[in-house]
Amino acid sequence: MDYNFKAIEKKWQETWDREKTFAAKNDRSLPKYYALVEFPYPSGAGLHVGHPRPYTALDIVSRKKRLEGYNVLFPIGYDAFGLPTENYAMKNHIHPAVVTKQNIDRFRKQLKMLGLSFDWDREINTTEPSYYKWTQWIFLQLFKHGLAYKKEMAVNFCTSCKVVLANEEVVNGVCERCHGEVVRKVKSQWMLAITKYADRLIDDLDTVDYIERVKTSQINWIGRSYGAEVTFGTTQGDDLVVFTTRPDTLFGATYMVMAPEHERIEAWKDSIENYDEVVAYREAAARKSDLERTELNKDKTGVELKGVKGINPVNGKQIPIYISDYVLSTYGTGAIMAVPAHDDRDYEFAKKFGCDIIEVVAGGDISDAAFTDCETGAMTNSEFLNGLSVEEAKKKIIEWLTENGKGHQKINYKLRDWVFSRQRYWGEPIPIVHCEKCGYVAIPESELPLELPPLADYEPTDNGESPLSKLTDWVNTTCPCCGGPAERETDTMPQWGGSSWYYLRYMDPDNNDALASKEALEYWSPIDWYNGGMEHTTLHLLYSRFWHKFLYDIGVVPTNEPYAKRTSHGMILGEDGEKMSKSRGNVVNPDDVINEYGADTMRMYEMFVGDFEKAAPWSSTSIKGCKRFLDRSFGLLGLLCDGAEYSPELENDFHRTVKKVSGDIETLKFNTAIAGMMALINKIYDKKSITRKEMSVFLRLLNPFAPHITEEMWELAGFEGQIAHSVWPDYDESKCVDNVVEIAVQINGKLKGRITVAADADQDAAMEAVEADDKLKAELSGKNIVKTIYVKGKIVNIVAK
RNA sequence: GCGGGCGUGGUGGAAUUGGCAAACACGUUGGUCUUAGGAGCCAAUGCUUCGGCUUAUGGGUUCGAGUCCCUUCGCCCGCACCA
Repeated sequence: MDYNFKAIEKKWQETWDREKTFAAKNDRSLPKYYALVEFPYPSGAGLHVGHPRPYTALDIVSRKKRLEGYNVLFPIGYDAFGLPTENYAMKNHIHPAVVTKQNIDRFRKQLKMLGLSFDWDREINTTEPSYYKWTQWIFLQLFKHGLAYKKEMAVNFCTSCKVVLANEEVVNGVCERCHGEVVRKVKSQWMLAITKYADRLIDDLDTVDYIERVKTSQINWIGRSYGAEVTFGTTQGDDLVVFTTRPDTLFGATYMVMAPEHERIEAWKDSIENYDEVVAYREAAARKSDLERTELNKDKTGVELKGVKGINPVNGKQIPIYISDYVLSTYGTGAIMAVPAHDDRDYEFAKKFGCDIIEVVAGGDISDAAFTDCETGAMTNSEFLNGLSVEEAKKKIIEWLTENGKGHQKINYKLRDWVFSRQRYWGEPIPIVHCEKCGYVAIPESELPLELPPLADYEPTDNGESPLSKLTDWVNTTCPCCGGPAERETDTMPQWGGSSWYYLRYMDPDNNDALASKEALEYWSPIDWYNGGMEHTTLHLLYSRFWHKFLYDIGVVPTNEPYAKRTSHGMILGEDGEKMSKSRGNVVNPDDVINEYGADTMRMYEMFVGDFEKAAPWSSTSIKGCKRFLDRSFGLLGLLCDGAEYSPELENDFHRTVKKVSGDIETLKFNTAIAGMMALINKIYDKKSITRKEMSVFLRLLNPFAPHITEEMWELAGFEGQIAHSVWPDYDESKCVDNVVEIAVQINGKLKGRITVAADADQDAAMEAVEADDKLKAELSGKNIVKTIYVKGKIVNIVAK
């Protein structure tokens, strides 16, 4: 009988669907396990071979947990708002809602073909009004708590998508999505105050089990730095506050620099002798795109503000003030004190503009380069700080600044507040109206969801306004506060809105009175294992942690953190080792693979291809090895013989393999788990028979990886019920080790032979075995044994002269 | 520049965390069965002058190093004038 994967897979997929085999139970007395994968964006291209890798991995975890007796929630849904759908809809003159439905139908069909054990009753779609009602509700809570606010500011604007981007969406100065040019534009935008959570987003990482690289990326992205704000005087009589992480070098501050956009320049207008030059520089800086401004190794440019000087608070010295675009208006106070002797950028600028360079930390050679080391070196040229270490000097100068009202300790972050509005159609409408009298007013929660109105022409406008602004009937409304005339907000939310809380909705997807019931939230929280792409580390993952913490603060969710454990998978590359892309022509279509080899082989291969956390190239030949393994597995039916126990020859191998597969699944080592099963099946074929007990264990081990074939074989072998309802096999630790082992014998660190001894043999017994070996005896003859190292079950190393 | 990761056969990759390097697979070669083989089965497969030598490179620590420490070279990812 042949392994007819097509018939088998169809049969069991239909059975699972019909019987709702993998629906999470509502029985809250059972121990729960919540496994989560990032829900896909249902693009028009359909599923990619990259999708099944993380999905299969957590499917394996979920299936194993079910066999271990857990009530498992393993849900899926679609993150369907967003630009690609809208762009496709415009190009093909179909409404984005229609496109979304088509794409989701295709994705669902493809996902089901993979045999993933999702709970299909809990499927969600972020574009459904019943879903985005709660996205809007959360926004209103943020608004009511002062964490959503509207602000006129310079934002990143993609000239090609005609839309505002978050900092996280600008990569190397261009649009993350379309690689279009990004320019700065001053616009009034909705902002979310994620910076208020900066400390907690860093500190609470200690309470969760995330892989290290995720933690470090988030910490670096938030970019907390400790320093001081220092108040400089000016010859204008006003103050200019700067932020520095090196207040210890205050005596070495020989000039100051302000960002070109700094508003103080206006105030000093009449005193600046070269005002025209200053304005010209500022305008030139504003015209530069982000890409130009961040270009590598760029020459420092700048203009001195003639006629105005800064006054160093510590010694009263007057120092020049420059404007330069190497100082960012958005970080710190938008102005710095420059210490060229101890900062590379200031050094470069000072050399070019001929500023003074005063060494205040001894230990370097400042005629050659800035000395930036904080560990070694003692303070010099710094009056009361002289002789102190950098650390001590920081402490002392901050004390001095505080006592004299000239500054204080300060913590700064690279993280900015989250630009939350988009001028596009296909997103959640922001549920706010603007009233001349009352300002920005939340619409009543009873009016949620605020549905996206139908619109014939949803192309983005050239003036940067949302397409919704064209719907004057919709825009003009009454103020919920005073009843007077008011206008609706026409911007929509970014794609990151709906995905910032979707994992909560799975817990109770049909609830109409809350985003999920208290009971469901209590039972299922937190997510036990969340796997997703590294590319979301500083986007979705950070955003959703922020929303979750806010929901925790207002008493909606029961945990401070959403995800107890976070792992990340590597990409599947093309056969050429490059990222798969249409233009490279190296794309592998999962439908073709399933058609040729079946879903079980595809699943096995994607797990076997390499280290789960690393990128791995697709190989159209290697996959055959996995197909062969499943063919051989199916062939075991022909070797089946009676026997309710393990056969003596294979007993230890079975115990070891159960232990290995069980452990490897928990530690993401799916590739070695499969290697272990392959090694086991090779031994079974050597023996040419398999007992019923052995078959039952083998099938259950393989089931999470290859669910269809194992279900079919379970039935054909006549085991009771479905394998999906069986129990995970256990093992006996004492049977994982053989009684007799072969160990290596080294002489002076070099491998010289092997001996066979009892696993628990002591050193004397091992040496006896060495003596009994002719070859080893010859090696040792005439030599004096100086020392013997014996590690039980591993090695004997004899040091002999 | 800063941060993180990596470098093992012809290929993808293993190695109980300092204890027999190359598990498992792909590929290749030979054999077998076949009208046929892009199927199955069996065998071989790091290099070797058969003494040995091998984990990018050179050094170190150790009885013992792919694993730990330092040098050099190379690759990938993230951030990027954050004061």
